[in-house]
Order: sequence, then structure tokens, then C-alpha cells
Amino acid sequence: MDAAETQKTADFLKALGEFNRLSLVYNLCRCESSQNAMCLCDCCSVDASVVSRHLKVLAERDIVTFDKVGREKTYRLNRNEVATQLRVLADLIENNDCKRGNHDI
Amino acid sequence: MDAAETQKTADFLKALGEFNRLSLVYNLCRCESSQNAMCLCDCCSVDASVVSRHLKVLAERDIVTFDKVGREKTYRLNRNEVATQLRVLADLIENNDCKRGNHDI
DNA sequence: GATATAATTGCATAATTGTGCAAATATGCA
DNA sequence: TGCATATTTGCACAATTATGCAATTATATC
Repeated sequence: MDAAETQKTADFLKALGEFNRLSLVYNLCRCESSQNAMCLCDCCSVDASVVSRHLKVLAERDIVTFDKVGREKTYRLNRNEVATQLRVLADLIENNDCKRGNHDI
Repeated sequence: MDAAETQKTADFLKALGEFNRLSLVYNLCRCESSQNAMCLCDCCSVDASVVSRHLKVLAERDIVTFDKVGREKTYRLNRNEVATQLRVLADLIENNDCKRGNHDI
């Protein structure tokens, strides 16, 4: 587990580990279809600019993906990728194989 | 998913989502036996007081547990609990059941 | 009791992060 | 072109967080 890999995992967890961002993730989780940012604003009582910035952080960590449709951006949760990352970490911790250079995350 | 539950999950992820704390977790992950804080200092190049504070944060979120042995505290990773929390979150996200009041985390 | 080691705490500080507001940008539509 | 809506960005500021150092507490050993 080199430092760069540790940092990357920490960044992923940190992106999820903020109340409003996690609320956005849960909100997207409820939606089958993509949602635009304005719609997502409803779930947290913060300014649209704040939602924009939080979504940017989530996108940087590949937690969400967006499509640009006209003047809107529609976001969707990368369910499988996020779930996989969490499970790989869970396995790593539970199976005591941190000592192996596990870079499959 | 009420706000308190969301906050709790965010706090758990935030505790893991910091480089030195995650390094401590990986370090404990490698150890079968408990490790005292001084030993853990070796894995991150920060002051002992910083390690002490990080371990406190991890303990507050039940990520690690400690025993007091003489003047030392020996820490161990709560492997199963941490892995379970991560997997519950993974399932929640993957299975699109955020809408249910899943409080089993 | 004196001394050494482990760990914590108080304090100051630097760095990061979250936030709101106003302005700017981008796009759609009349 | 002019206006409305969606989103981002610049800026300032508040809040939080990470950190190191020095002092303190707790405990073991001489």
C-alpha cells in the first residue's frame, strides 16, 4: 500500500464523508434517471453554487458522472464503481491482506 | 435515511478519509496483535501527539478499540465492524434502496 | 522518592474546507 | 437580439481540521 494509493483511497472516502455530499449521493441513489443539479439542490438547504462545487468534488473522484444536456448537467451515481471500491476496502481490512500490494481498488 | 444517520455515516467515512488516519488503519490491518501508539507512530512521520489525536478520532467512530496495559494503550482494528459498515453502504448504493429507512449500519 | 517512558492536553498556528452572494458564462427560446 | 434559466466562478469569510511544541498526567522501574 504505497502512499499515493493510500492518498487516493483517503480522497475517495473524504469525498463521501461530508454531510451535504453524502446527502447528494443518497439522493441520486433514489433516482433511476439522471438528475440535474437544480433538482439536487432540493435535498440540501444550501446555495446552488455550493451544490455545484460538491458535485464537482464527487465527479473528480468518479463517484458521480454527468452528461451535458443543453444548459443542464444531469448527474448519475456510479453505483457499481462506488460499491466496488467500498467492498475492496472492506475485504482488505477484514482479510488482513493490507501487507500485499493490493492495488486493485 | 434521516439526517442523523447520514451524519453518522459521513463521520465514519471522514474518520477514514484522512491520509495519516488511513495509514494508521492500514498499519493496524497488518498486525495480528494489538499495537501501542508509539509503535504506530513509525508509520507516519508526525508527532506522537498527532498520532494520539488521530487514534482518538478512530476510536470515537469505533474503527479501533484499545486496551490499557500499564502505561501503554494497545490498539486493534475492529475489522469486522468496519468491513460490515463499508459493505452495508456498498449494498445501499448498489441496490438503490436508499429510499428505505435502512438503519442497519 | 527519583527518574524514565507512554500518552494526553493546552496553546498557537497554518492549512483546508464549506458557505453565500454577486457576477460571469453558457445555453435555450421568444 | 433580448431575456430567462442552469451552472460556474471570484471573492470574502467562517468554521473546521491537522499539526508541532511544551507541559502535564499516568505508570513502571530503579
